[in-house]
Amino acid sequence: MDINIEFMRELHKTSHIVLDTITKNLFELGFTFSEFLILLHLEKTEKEAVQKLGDIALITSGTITFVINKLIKKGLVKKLQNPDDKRIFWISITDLGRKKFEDLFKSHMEYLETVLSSLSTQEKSEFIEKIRWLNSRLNITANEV
Amino acid sequence: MDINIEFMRELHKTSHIVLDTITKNLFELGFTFSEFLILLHLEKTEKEAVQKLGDIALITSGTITFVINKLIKKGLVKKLQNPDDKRIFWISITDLGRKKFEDLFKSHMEYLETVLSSLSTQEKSEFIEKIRWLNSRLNITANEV
DNA sequence: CCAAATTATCTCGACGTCAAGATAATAATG
DNA sequence: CATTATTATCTTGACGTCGAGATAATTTGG
Repeated sequence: MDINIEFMRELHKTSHIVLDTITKNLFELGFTFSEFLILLHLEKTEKEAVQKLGDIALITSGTITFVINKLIKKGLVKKLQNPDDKRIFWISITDLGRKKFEDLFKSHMEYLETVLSSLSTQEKSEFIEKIRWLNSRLNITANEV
Repeated sequence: MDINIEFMRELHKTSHIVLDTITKNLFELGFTFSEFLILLHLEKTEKEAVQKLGDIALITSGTITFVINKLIKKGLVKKLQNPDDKRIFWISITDLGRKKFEDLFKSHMEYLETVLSSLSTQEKSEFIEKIRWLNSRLNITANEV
């Protein structure tokens, strides 16, 4: 088979399986992967602009608005308009959000630990390296996070 | 940052970017990635059961029915009931489907060649190896293709 | 043989996401 | 300044997929 096809098939297959597995666990905990990534960032930042959160979760402007509004409805984050540039809205995590994320994070980490338990820290690092190497070598342009 | 989180973030990011890029090209050519994988398989097989095609494209039973019906509507594949086990339906590519896929395949291959041009065959093979290694080491069960 | 379990496909409602366009605010240019 | 371009967010309609349940066909075990 053509090596390019094979390359894409393997990447697709593995990332599909892995992401599916993560997503399912987060779903059982009541969150989407996007929400997890957003809360993960907000938990260690005072505030962040809506668009930046979209870049972090790799979702488009329309979707990040939708996701943020969902999190606001759940009372996990709040929105504040930047007075110096009224186009920008700052998002920050609420006390409730911080509390919920603490539980979510703990459970999900335990789960990831199980899924990845057969890899050593060394092996994980090497794979991260390899994936970053691939990313930098591809002829693809994407937003840097 | 936690290495497991980092591991997932990198895999998510790169596979997201890569799959997004492939998907966009196929979309411009009028196909989804699932359709591409299904036609790719049917093009070199006389016939295949619906469920098996779902496994190949990594989509669930409800979705494969939907996708196959779309391809039938487009006249690219046809469905035939297995007389020995009437639960099973065999799908095979039509002459039109073969012709259309030929063009699709050619265009998409040229595109992939561009995207992956900065990697040598050797490097691609090594990455495929690495991804297969990961797949085999993860504590995840999934349908084998 | 019949009842129960399994298997293959299909239906339906829902979800997460995207793309394109709308709106509002700001920055840049003549 | 006034106009134009850019940027940030939001709205809308659509798409691809999933999960749960329905149906039909087959297999299995008493």
